[in-house]
Amino acid sequence: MAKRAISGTESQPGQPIGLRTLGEYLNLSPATISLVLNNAPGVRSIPQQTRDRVREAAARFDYRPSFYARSLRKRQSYSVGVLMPELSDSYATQVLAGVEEFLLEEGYFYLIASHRRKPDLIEEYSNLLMDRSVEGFILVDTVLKHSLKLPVVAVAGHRKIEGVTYVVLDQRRAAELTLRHLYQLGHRKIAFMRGGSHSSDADDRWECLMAVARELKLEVAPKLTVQLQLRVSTPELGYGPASQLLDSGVHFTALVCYDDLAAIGAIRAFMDHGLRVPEDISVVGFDDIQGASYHNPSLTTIRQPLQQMGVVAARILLQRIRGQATFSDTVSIMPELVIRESTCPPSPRRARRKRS
Amino acid sequence: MAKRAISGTESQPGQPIGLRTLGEYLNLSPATISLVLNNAPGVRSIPQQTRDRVREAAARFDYRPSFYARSLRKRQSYSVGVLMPELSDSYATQVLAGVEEFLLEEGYFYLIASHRRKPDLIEEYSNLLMDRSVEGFILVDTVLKHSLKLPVVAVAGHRKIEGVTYVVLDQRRAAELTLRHLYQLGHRKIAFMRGGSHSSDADDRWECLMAVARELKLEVAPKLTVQLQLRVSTPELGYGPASQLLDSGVHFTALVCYDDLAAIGAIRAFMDHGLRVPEDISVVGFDDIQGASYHNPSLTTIRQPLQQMGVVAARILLQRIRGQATFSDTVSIMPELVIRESTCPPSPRRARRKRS
DNA sequence: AGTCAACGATAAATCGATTGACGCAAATGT
DNA sequence: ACATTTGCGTCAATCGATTTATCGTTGACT
Repeated sequence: MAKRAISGTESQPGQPIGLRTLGEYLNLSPATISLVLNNAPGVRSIPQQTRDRVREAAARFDYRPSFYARSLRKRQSYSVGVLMPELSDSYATQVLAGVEEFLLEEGYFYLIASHRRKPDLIEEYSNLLMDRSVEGFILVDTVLKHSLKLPVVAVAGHRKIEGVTYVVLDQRRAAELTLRHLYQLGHRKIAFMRGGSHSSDADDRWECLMAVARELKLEVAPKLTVQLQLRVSTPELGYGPASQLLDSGVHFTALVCYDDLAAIGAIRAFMDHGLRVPEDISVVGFDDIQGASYHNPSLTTIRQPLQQMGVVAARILLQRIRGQATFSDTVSIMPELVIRESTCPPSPRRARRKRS
Repeated sequence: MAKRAISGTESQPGQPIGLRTLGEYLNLSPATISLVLNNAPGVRSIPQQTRDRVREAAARFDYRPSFYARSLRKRQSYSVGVLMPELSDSYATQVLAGVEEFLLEEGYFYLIASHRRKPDLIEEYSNLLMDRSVEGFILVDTVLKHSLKLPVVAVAGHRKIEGVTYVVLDQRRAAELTLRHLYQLGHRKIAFMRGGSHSSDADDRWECLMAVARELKLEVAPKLTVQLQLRVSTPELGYGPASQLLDSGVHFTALVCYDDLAAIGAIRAFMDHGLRVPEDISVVGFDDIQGASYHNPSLTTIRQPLQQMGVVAARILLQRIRGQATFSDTVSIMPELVIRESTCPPSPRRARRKRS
């Protein structure tokens, strides 16, 4: 005859039920219930019948353990922090989609803070997140000033800080895909756009392009290389530099852009100068952002499997959190060449006009 | 003579310090320290000098309260849940940027789950988030099956569920801006694109357009209205419907699109059919997505102040969490007309060709 | 008869911070 | 000299789940 300890109604619609209340109802101690519901070692000594009773009651009363009580005791939060420059940056959100996919499967959540690339905000937010007991960090295109006391996995950031695992695109392979594509189309006079120094991939990508150019025996004219100056996230980024190339007066048939945004801006500049893309100038982007496929002309570009990179980053982070060894501090992801409308073989005739 | 209770070194680099340890060091009880650091009401009885000592020590040892212990005790998590369809949906992320801006200022964080519009995932994730003790929800373009036991603020969702506050765009005003703009340019034969039934704004927006059309005495030919069918987030969305309009053979000089994505697709369709935008057909979008300004031609569109809507949503949510009254269950936000290249006065000559 | 293991649990400490109810000493009042 | 107030803080319970050590019975075995 179990004495009914629950006050009144059967299934209270009101407050969430606790382990204690449940225990009183079942005439069992909270400990027992905890053991059963967690399938803890030690549950061995509890007969199947009791286990069933416990589970059934838990289900009936819709028992849900208090996340905070549990976290406090187990010293785990099942959360990770994510630092990214902008929430509306589609590069970052695609990575994030992968991160989320993996984390949710593993019972983890993530807290995001976007820092608009301000170092002091990065600092402040990483502290705030640590105060919230995140177990690790995922950085998306975010540069840290110093190492944190937690596992950190970075996607697209400088390779620098001790204790950070980097998930990066294989830039060497990307350069090969880009230049071989143009080379095979017949391009020999190729202009280049170099990323701004604030962008973390800029130098690496540049060096790889140069290395591959050398292998292909492509001449890289200094006048045909421009550097991005602006720190914006609009095609404006590429407009000026592309105009500058035109102004230099040196002939070229193709342009390798730092990214799709810059490519879109560059195409705009070419068109404004009366040139056609790809007939007069082929343009290759980088990233394969969402707009790339429906831009006019649609962009030939290097796709980063961003979502997959997010998954990989999250997987590695959890491995590190769980104390499993990480074999290297850098993981390379293979890029993919997406051929669309913005590239074609160079037209035979020499460009004449410099201005329309 | 304070007896040094801290084991050994001064400022341990290792484990985070707790209230107890700090108390032993200061020869004060944890209670006192808690009072001081929180500026709790009982702190009156503690002299300024002690307070200073406490604060100084807390700073020196970099004391950081355990978030979980505190949350457990205070039954507050300082977190809200955010449900959205896709992380890479730029509409949602712009709203989110506003949400973040406001929440961080108030010391709150948010947990995101994206549900890809699957009702069972919405259900599952809202439970997961409640298990994590979020204090309320922000829904972005997310339709709930039933009400939750927590405060909920929705941005762009059906107006339906009891206890949910809705932050919505003033569709009536949007319709006026759209049609008056076209009307003033001289358009009289206007085609319309109606949103799919899965999109929450579709019906409302449609009715407002029709109402305003009536007021302006614009005729809306049934053959000049098409319905979106696809459930995709690419311009593909608008390509088919736009082609369908062309196929109908009925002449029109302007198209009001359901959103920018559809507008981009429609423009593509028109161009593929040999028509020029805006010379042959003016196109108006909706949303002012990032791509709208650098599309070619750039889009005339209705801008939703998304970030501001996020801020408003977050503000209202916190008000409700704090038990302050909400005066109405719907808050309207004013849209803005952004005039760019995709609209111009209709050309005087009649369109001839139906195909190129 | 005595020892041991198996069984079926439970008690109590613990994770850290918070908070309402007290406690003790010195100073002041009468 | 005794009572009361003021100043300064502390005690101990609490939030809810987890986990280690332990306990009383039975029955089996030697």
